[in-house]
Amino acid sequence: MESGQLPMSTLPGGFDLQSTLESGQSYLWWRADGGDYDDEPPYGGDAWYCTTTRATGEPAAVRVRQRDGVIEWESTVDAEPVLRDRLRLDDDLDAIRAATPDDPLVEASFDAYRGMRLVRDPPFASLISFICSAQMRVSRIHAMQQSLREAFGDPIAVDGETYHAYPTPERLAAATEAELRDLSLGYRAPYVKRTAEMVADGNDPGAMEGEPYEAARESLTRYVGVGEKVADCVLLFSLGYLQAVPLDTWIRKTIGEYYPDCDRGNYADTSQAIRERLGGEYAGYAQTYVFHHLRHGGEVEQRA
DNA sequence: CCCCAGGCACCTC
DNA sequence: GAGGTGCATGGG
Repeated sequence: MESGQLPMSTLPGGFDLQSTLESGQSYLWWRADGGDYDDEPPYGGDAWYCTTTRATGEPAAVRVRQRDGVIEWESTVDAEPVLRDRLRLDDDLDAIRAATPDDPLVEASFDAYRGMRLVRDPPFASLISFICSAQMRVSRIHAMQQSLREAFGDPIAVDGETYHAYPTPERLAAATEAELRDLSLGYRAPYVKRTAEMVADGNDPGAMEGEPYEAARESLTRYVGVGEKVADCVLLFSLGYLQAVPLDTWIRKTIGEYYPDCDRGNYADTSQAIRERLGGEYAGYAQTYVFHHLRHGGEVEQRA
């Protein structure tokens, strides 16, 4: 077991582990206390876990927590590069905020969750988890991913505890639709199975990274259960397209209330309009702050 | 009983 | 391309 730590002062713009992991970006981490992500912050407990894959292909778990100005971790692997990658610790939040237009709602949201970062989830797990997210509450999306891991993920034994890796494409492709429905996936069950089959057959969802944004979004919608919104989530929270602005019910409501001129009647044009309003390159960062802020009842003092 | 949740597939026109 | 419908499940 290796442990390590990193002072937050080395991270440009700071870091807030809890808001990063509880802002509805990633459903692949879980709390050591088993607590529900819809509990009101602050989480006074201890640590979060994620899993990663060794060079040998064997899965491993990483335990992380933040306290007294440091991020600290324990794992059977060298976790620092994993955490830098998965939690985007190298993003310069000050520069990102500086590149984001002044706007009362965006400013209030950045202020409320200083240090929140985007995540970089592994592509297949991101894809499946956001297929599961359709018409579903944040806490239940988490619960579904937990169920999928426990039912189909390779076990990871650590200190007498057993955790489970996220299932492989092959394993989910081999699951029956009935088995998936038994995990309360509902009508998403066949989507998960068919998409897993596509990935297992060689269609790597990470392969379009580097393509132009709109082409990449189009490519992702080939997967079953993936429309424009889920595609934008995978682009933003896994493939590093920081300009992507997923139009979910919250953001649509926000557009109606704060940016009505950005409503262009269809997804692609509205998405482009709000993307430009939020500054383009890092629009997805601003969107994620606003989403998290409004979902926790935040408002803005003064309307533009 | 109702409505809603980080929507999508499928069907018309 | 735009517009309607059905869809599983659980919580308020």
